[in-house]
Amino acid sequence: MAARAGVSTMTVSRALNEPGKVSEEMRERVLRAVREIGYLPNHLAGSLSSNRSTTIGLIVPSIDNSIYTQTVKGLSEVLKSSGFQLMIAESGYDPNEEEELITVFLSHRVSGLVLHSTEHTPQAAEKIRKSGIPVVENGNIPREPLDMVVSFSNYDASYAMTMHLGRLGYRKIAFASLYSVHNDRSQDRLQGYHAALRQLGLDPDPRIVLETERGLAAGAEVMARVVQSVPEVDALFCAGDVLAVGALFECQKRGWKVPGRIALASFDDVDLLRHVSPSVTTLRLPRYDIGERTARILLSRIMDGAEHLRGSVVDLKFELIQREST
Amino acid sequence: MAARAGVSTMTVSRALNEPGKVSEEMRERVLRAVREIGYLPNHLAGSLSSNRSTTIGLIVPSIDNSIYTQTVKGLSEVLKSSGFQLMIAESGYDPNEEEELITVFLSHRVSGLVLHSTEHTPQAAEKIRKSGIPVVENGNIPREPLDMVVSFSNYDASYAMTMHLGRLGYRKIAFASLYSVHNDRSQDRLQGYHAALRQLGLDPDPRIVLETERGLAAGAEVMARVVQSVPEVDALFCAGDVLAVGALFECQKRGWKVPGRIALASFDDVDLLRHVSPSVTTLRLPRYDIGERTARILLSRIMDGAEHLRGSVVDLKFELIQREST
DNA sequence: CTGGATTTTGGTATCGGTAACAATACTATT
DNA sequence: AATAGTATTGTTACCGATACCAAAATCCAG
Repeated sequence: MAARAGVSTMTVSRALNEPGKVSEEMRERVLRAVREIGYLPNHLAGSLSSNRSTTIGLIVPSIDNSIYTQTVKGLSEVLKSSGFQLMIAESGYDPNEEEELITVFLSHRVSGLVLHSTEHTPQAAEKIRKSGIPVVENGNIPREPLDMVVSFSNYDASYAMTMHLGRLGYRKIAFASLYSVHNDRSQDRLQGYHAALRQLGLDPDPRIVLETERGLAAGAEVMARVVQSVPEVDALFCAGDVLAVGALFECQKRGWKVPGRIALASFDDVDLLRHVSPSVTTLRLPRYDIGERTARILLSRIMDGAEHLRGSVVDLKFELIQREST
Repeated sequence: MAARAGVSTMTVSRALNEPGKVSEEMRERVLRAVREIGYLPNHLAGSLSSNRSTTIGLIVPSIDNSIYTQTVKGLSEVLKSSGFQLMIAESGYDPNEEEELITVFLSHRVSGLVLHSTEHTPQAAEKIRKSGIPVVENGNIPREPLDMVVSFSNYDASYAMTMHLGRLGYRKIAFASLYSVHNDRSQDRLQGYHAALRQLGLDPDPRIVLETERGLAAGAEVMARVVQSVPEVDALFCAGDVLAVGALFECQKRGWKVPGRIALASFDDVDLLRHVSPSVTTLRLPRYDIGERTARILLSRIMDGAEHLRGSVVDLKFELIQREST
């Protein structure tokens, strides 16, 4: 390539990456040669040599979860505009798997990491610390962040919704969440719920606090179980994406009025919740913003070396949307 | 690192990558040293040197589309088990953007590409050809594949559903799809629909053939528009993910019996369609399988050099699921 | 017009591995 | 025991870029 333009490789490199440092004439000569032979710089070589890479590693618990896609989009759009690339992998909610993936990403020399989970093996934390690259956790606000955090607080959100139900006068509030093993988001939601119950002066009742899997069917099943086993229940707070929709369908099927027989609240603002009838009260979480902010803060660290951002925690606001179901 | 174990770098490389070619003792010595100093091989250097990489580039039109997530999951799971990494980017349905991304991926020296779109700029096609890496297109079955294809046929699927409606006795079948500019999936669906109409001996009516955007609201709007502007319509085929759900909600809101007043069919087997009432007739598309097969066929080409697979087209079957709505 | 400052270009070492071949150690065979 | 053959380890030359510093070209002031 350098030969084709009749210049040194160094000049080619500069013409392509620091056009300002090269004369008009050289720049044109190089660019013409680039077009003629269809030259494609080898990014691997560049990264190796400069010890800088333009890839960011992202680890989500499960790719086929619509919850994350908004965040990924936010990430992706910002990163793209800075010429960064996204490597994605899924950990399957398993910290060991996550550690393994972190290792792989580090050996690919990603220049930043985004982790949805906030539960990690000690070895994973150690590897990250040792690598020195910036990391953002963004599924929750952990007690002991690895580095930076961009998220909303699952605890606060769950607390807020439970308080909302309490203030509306519901006294027997059931709670359904996703399995909480290796899922601190679920754990925090549960704690937020309990904290709100205390605040409201309501007694917790283990019979109406359930954990289940994802999906409409699971939501439906939870609704049926709760109402039948504890008839005096007057509200159900589904703290896991599509559970509420399943629960609502179950009510429609059984002829239970919502909110007449039982009120229903959800945790994430899926488009659907606004369109069903009754529309469902829920929390609007800043999924896209999380991705966007995560990308920005990472890029600041990587490109501008903004060390003052190290360890910063961005608690993005959520919003409670009151609708017909409560 | 090599020094730490007191061996040559070559032996380290072998101990880690071809353990069989190294003596028991050396392997242990190296592995111990690796653990002691927490050595992480530099994958960039390895790829550069060996001229092989373990990354696959994936370009989807839009990341926040639940349709793709299943495919991504299939891809991801197979690739992971072979130690390959996935780089994801979104083209925003724009071929020029896609070309740009292809260029970036090629300069990252991905060892394979997966493209959801089947419409590309000539330059993109040329770059890919020149690079010599295997490519799989998987959003549709194109007339002129770049290389390999793993997909179902949008034409066939649309044809099948329309024929199904016709056989059930519906005579005035409306059709809604996503905007077809730069979207050959939409174009093919439309053609399949028209082909079926001809086969059924029905006259096409431009008033009931619509294009719209994604989303529940769009589906609702289409339903309202079709029924009001052409009252004699007796079926609506929504050939775009969630449109049908929006359409159904609109019917429920207006009190139009489904399928009494109008029958409703959808195009993708979203979980939701089975749980709403009436449940919605739809096509079950092999989204996950597409990802899985795509990964397998790519890996065969990359790792086993299976040149006989070049240009192969895998037409995965879809399934028509008759439910209450038709 | 000349010397020094500045800009532009090039030479060389290096990033951290692997390929290819050479050298050495070990096994088996006659 | 000698020799051929195989298994193991090492040497050297890259892979394709960038960093760093030196050299050449250009500019400007006195």
